[in-house]
Amino acid sequence: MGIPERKEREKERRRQEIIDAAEKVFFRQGFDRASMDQVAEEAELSKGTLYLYFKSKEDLHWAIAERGMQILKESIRQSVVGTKTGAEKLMAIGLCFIGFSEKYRDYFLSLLFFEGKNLKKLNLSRDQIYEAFHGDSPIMILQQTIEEGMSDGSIRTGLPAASLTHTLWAQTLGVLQVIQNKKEVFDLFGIDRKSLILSHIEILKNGLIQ
Amino acid sequence: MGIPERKEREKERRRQEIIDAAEKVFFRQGFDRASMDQVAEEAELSKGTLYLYFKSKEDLHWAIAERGMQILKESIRQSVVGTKTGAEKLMAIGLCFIGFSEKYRDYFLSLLFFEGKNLKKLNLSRDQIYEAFHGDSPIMILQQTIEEGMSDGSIRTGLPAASLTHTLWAQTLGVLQVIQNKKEVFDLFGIDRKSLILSHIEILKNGLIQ
DNA sequence: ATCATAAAATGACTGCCGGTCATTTCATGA
DNA sequence: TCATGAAATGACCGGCAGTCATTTTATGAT
Repeated sequence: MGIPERKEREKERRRQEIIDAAEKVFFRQGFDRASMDQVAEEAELSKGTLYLYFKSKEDLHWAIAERGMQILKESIRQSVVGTKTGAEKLMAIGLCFIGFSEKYRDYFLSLLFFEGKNLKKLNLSRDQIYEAFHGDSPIMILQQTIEEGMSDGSIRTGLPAASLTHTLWAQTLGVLQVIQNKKEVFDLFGIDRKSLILSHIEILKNGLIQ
Repeated sequence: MGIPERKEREKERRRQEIIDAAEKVFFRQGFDRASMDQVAEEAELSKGTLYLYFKSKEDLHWAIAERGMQILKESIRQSVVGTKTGAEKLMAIGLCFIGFSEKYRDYFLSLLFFEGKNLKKLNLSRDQIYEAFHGDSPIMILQQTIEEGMSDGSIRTGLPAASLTHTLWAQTLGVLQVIQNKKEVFDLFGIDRKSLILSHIEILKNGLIQ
């Protein structure tokens, strides 16, 4: 009885097609300017159909951000091969994250979008929250790395690993966010964006690593 | 001939009254949910009048954020009295900023709102950009402090003061943003929000200050 | 007082958009 | 060929940012 399975696959495929279309429209126009009618046209579906697969425009945007998360996670996984200490791993992850923000700028902006939203106002499903903050999410990989570094002595102890993890993540996100959003200011001030990243790394190095 | 002057004052007062009304509505409902009709009703004016004083809803929101900036600036100014070294000043400013984010939560959220927006898409006037990033803005006070600390030897040199300033600002903002937006996650993980700030300070201390 | 003029204020109106739902189309198995 | 439920449709709704022709008000001149 393969028909239910085929239906299931087709449903999932349609879902992905809608996300594909939404990506094109959202990435081209920005989330605010883009309309669901445009997404529907790009997907060659009626608007009503979109709402059979996603409960809101924001929910559809979240699906895009989840793709970004997947890419980031995979990149991080690959970035740590060949590193030895936790500190080395940490540096690799950081550089990987920075690279991601440049190479996959659009996905990164989607992540930033949700980072700037109050979680409570987002009313996500349990699954969605779990997916984003537990298990094998980038932030959890980071925490494991920090714990590893504390064990092998390459990372300063004395602070709870969990707190340190979220702080580190937040700091880095803050720097990357500013770089994305305030380009014009830096051009005006004659500040090289690379030097912001350099400063960031320098601060972390001497602050985190013994 | 005092009439033009009086008119000017009344115009400015009306402007402030509109901002007052907008604050009430925006702070109560959040910027997205609040409508210009509600602001008009709160101000006891017609909606059309609002648009004689502000060119868009966002522009009105910006005016609120500017009030926040003023408060922050004044707080910072007061926080550094009695400090000696640049490093001490820096710590005072940081704690002041954190205090501001708690005491004036609504204003702080307005600042965050614009921090999360792309500057290019904001089409602000030259005056508005100048006001926010030049002169005696918080960020410039920070930069002067860092330069002072580099001179008196209390802050590590080797990085351009301007880059360091913006990096520091961005990191701190990132941490405060996450604390505001992801409360539920931290409750879930059993992470105290204070400990994030502690981690942040600890990282900066050992990374910035000799 | 009266009137002309310009500034200030009004609110009905427009266009757009997220989201809904009664109706239609389609695939499947009997 | 037909009955059934799933999938898709698109006309429609309510709400909102922003506009503009019209009205109201303040002022200075006559």
